[in-house]
Amino acid sequence: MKILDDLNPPQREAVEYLGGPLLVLAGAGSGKTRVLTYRIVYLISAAKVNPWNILAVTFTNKAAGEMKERVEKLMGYRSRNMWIGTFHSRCVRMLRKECEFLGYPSNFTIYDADDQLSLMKKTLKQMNVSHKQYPPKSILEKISGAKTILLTPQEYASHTKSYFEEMVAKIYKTYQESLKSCNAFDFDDLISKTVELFKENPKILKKYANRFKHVLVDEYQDTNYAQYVLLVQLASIHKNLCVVGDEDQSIYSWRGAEIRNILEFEQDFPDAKVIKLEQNYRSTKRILDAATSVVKNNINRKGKILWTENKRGGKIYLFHKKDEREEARSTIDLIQHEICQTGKLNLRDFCVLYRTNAQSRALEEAFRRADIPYTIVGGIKFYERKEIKDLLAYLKVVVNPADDVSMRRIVNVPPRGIGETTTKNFDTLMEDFGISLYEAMSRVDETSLPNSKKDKIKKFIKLLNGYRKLKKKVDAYELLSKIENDIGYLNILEKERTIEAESRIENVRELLASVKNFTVEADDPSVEAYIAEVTLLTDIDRWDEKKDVVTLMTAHNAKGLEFPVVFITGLEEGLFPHASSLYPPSELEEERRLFYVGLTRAKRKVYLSYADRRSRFSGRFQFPSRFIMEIPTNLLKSLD
DNA sequence: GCGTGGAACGAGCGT
DNA sequence: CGTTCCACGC
Repeated sequence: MKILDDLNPPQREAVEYLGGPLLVLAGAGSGKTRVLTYRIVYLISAAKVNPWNILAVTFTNKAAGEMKERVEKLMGYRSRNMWIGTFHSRCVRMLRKECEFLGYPSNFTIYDADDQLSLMKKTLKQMNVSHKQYPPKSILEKISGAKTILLTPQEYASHTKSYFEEMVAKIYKTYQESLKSCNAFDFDDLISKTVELFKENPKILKKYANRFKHVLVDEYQDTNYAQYVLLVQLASIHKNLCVVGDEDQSIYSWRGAEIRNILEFEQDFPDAKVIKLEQNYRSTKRILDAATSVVKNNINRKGKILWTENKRGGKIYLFHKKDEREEARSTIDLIQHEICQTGKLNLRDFCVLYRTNAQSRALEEAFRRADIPYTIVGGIKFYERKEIKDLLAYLKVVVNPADDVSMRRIVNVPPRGIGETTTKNFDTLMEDFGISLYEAMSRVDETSLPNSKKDKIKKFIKLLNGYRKLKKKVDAYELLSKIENDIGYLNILEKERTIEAESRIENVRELLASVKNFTVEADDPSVEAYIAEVTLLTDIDRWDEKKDVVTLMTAHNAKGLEFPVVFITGLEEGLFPHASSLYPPSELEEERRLFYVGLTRAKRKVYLSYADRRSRFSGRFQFPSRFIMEIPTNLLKSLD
């Protein structure tokens, strides 16, 4: 095969290996995406594996889309039927098809963090639990942790170690019942319920495990226990599990990722083959040396020796300023200077990284003042914005009338005289008959509300019923634009005439444009398909690297990306490494890996910066990050 | 039912 | 320092 000539010996071995479980330890910039893509191409064209029998799991939808594109470019339509996606999106697909075995109808809704919070607050109220004593967020964190290690409410209840946890166990049970009655899954359920489905229905598992002759996993170091079990299940028949990862880039332990999955792959799969990819094709020698020196300080790692044939490159620049505003200004000055000096670089070649989203504020202001186009990935995410959630909630209710969380959201948006007091009138009806708010409101005549209120509710229900009928005839775009038009969402915003409303209008327009785009491009343009996809989209998935703007994002979001020039800002003790991760050592090591991820995003140049004072610390003086000292001084050049 | 202002609280990374 | 929540007044 000709494409194999593009690969170095270990890459080639990873592509061609067909002897069962395979662990590819792929250092930063060592061409792991290339290996995964070529392996898929190799499986299909040389090993004659039907694309239908291949499952590839990536970390983001964006990575999945890119991989699909690259495979298609290399071999055209023959790759059409393979399965590429994130854990969550593949699980949704399987759940849609099989959820009757879990007692769920297939029009279920997926609740994001915001929806979960609403449901949890409602659940606590229902249980008469004080949300002061049991903060909804911490409860949800505990529940998420339980789901990540596959503990059911019953199992969790038998593991409790404190009175607080006993309460959590009770809330967990009720919360699951609430989800069920809304016909909804939360993010963690998507994985854990799929595992449960397979555990309880061996026949269904057999169907999928038989189908997936080859399972490929990207970013294996960031999988959690539930995902690990899922992989074991899916690969249980053919045992062709190929995982690619880098323990030095494991940065998600705080949400349940287990570095052990990669460190102990060989124990889990005793006949596993291990291949190391150690040649870096991305960065200059100096950047690579700096990154290596930093990560060497970690004890808990397998250890790879990354090397590169790339040129030596310039030194790593370091500067410090008196506060975050001057840091931001200098960052911009340096970007402008780089562009003028080289004459070859564009805005899109620059990326500014930081540890916390809050840091984007000072940068954003400075970029706006300097009139330099930029984009922020993350922070208040697009699909979490009120105006977006409001409109999508209409679609969700139309698809799944049992979705009380979305129903409550839209019931008085825009204001139609159905406030909280009116909605409360349906509580008994809902409880007595075990029905949803939608259904209760359809039976408004059974309440003692005044006729004026009854009419308002009847009108609203009639509107929704109309959409449910219409849904069968039109695509997602037609339905959403009709809804927007009917409720006059944009009109109302336009009347506000504020800067804030202006940006909301822009967001709504972008939403409508993206739905339009979806209906044109997707195989299935239905409302159901759209809602399922959109709930799992993240900010990084929407990020367009071709747009000529500077990218601002957290170091976490930068994983898997690369830029010619990278700025890592806010390198202060307590910020990066973050104050809450200074202890235990395992957490500090994760901070160090995060810094390592940041450094290794850069192809040509790295700028590091810190501020003496930052308003976040109420203006207290901060020491420079220890990570700066871990870079050998001969690789650093101070700009101060 | 809805909007406004002041108090209280919290300040990490995100599928 | 900035956001969220709640009480109060319209």
